[in-house]
Amino acid sequence: MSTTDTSNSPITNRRRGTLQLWSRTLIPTLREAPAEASTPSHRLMLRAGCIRQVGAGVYDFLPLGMRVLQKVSQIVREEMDAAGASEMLMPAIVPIELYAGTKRDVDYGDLLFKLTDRHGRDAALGPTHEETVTEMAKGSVTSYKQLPLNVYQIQTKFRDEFRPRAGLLRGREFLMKDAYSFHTTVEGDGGLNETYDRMYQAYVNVFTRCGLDFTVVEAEAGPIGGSASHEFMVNAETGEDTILVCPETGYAANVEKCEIGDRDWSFDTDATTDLTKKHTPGMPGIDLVAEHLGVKPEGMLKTIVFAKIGGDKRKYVLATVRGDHDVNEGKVRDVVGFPIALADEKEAKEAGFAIGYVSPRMAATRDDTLLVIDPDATGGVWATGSDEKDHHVTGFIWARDLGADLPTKDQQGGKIRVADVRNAGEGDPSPRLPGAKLVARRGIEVGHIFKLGTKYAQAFDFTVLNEQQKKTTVIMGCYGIGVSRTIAASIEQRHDEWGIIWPVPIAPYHVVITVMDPKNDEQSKLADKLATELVEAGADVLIDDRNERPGVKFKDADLIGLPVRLTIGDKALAENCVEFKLRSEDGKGRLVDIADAVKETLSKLA
RNA sequence: CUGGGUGUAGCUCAGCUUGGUAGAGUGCGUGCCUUGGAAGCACGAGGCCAGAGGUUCGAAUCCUCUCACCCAGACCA
Repeated sequence: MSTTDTSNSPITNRRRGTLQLWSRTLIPTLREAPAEASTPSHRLMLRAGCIRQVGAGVYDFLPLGMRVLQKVSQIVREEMDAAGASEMLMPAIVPIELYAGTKRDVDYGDLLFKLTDRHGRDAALGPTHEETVTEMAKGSVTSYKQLPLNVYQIQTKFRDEFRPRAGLLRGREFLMKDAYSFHTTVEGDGGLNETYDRMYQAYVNVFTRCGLDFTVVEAEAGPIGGSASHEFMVNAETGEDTILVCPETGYAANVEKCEIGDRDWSFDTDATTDLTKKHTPGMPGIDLVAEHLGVKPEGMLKTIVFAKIGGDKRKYVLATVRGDHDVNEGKVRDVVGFPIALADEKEAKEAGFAIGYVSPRMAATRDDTLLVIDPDATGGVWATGSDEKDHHVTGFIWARDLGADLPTKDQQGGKIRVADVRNAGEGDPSPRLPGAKLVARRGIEVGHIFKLGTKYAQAFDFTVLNEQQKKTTVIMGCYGIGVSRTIAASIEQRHDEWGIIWPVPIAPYHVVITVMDPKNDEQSKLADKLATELVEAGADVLIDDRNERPGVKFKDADLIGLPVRLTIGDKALAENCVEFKLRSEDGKGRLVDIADAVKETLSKLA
């Protein structure tokens, strides 16, 4: 027991740990995982009794899982507060009109959980709260003097996912921290950039404190331009996102965003093969066609038809990449300089494009069509579409078949251009250092920060008077962390065949004291004594007091993955010792003198 | 939404082809025996066989429809 009164002081920094008896809480471990779980984190969280599935993408958080949720939330809270943000709470139920204001009720589409109340009013369960927070701020912020402002909440979010999967990694209901900042300027004191940078650092702090190995990547740029968006990716082979990093310079980006370094290109070739039409019926996909033609996918050209969005006259953009590459819509858009979307198949066919069999030659014969060619799709001889249903051609040669319309390196900007318009991949040249190559890795997105600009403020006509007495539209940033997903990501990253291996900062308890024989007075008294001392020092302790066989207790301890296990049994007691084992280490542990057990434990938790 | 798969005990699954008393392992309860990596013996509780309709004397089993869940695909914290 503490001799001073500080533990009861409301302003003390000292944190008293939690003590729980296994027999008095609910940790329903499973020997076998329910059949529906295949992802490691999903299986292990179910088996360890952290969560339980209620419906598709919907879970109970049982006591153990709840404690992890709380730990991560608390770290997030501390770092947000330290970064100058203020916690608040918005409703989960949001009137649909709010989303209609930014047309996101349409943009989100079926992803939005909608409900109707007894009066017939439509509402949505909030998937995120840009609209709500903007409306809130508009009503309460009236002067530039109140800015900058940064508010956040930690709240359950709802998204009616097409396909919920992998347990907590993609649920329909999940815990998220979302923050929103408001500014009158982008640059300078109190500007968006300043807050963005602080949030960036806060995110680095959060994920570092959570004990995660992560990579920050550049993501799709926002309306303001520059590196206006970053994603925080937990490195894990099982991740569903691909990221690319340049090991030499530290550059990292997601597939959508990743630039590719300079690639040489030319339309010159000595080849003189004839253009030959081949019948290729009923073969969806490049691979099948390539096989039929006896060429490799990388010997083919793939041409995708995009249509300009807006404008009175229909305008088309063809993007040609090598058959084994993927067209990057954002890059195409940036090259042509106007918004585009994948052309509607029916409409494009009516306009004369043989979808599935389109060749770059279409651009030469049409005034309303631009062509953008990826550097890797220039050069020699190709197989490609024939602009006629069920037919492809071999022996396609740019210089001969498109001739004079082709650009040269000195003369770009016409209706046919050469530019990087494909997704980056492993081995591509780094955009930051000549000679360096990009490496592909897998990751799980747990955080995303974004410079929103004025999109929402404009939609809600949220303006303030600035120092010069001029009305200015408020500039916003938004910043999200998937709290429940972070937990799953941690497990994806750290587990073994026996169970979870929690990092100390987010472990539900720090220590499990395994009492070999709970009916033995000496053993249980010692467990209580050690636990009390540990709790006094701020550790969270779980005493396994169940009347189970040792094997069961050891297996369960490994499964739930607490960082330290202290085992109290006759063998060690005979030598005045307890057994000390870290979950992260193999083996059976080592004997530690009873008198040193607490100190030894605390030193490993620091 | 599209394609594939699965619904039988808390969990993992058999039984279905060829209709006829509902099965195993594990878990759970009680007792004994045990006590260092899910041990052993005995007894016991536990199922509207996803739901509805149909065929049949009779359906977990055959037919039809519905629902739920999982896996793979254009997205995202």
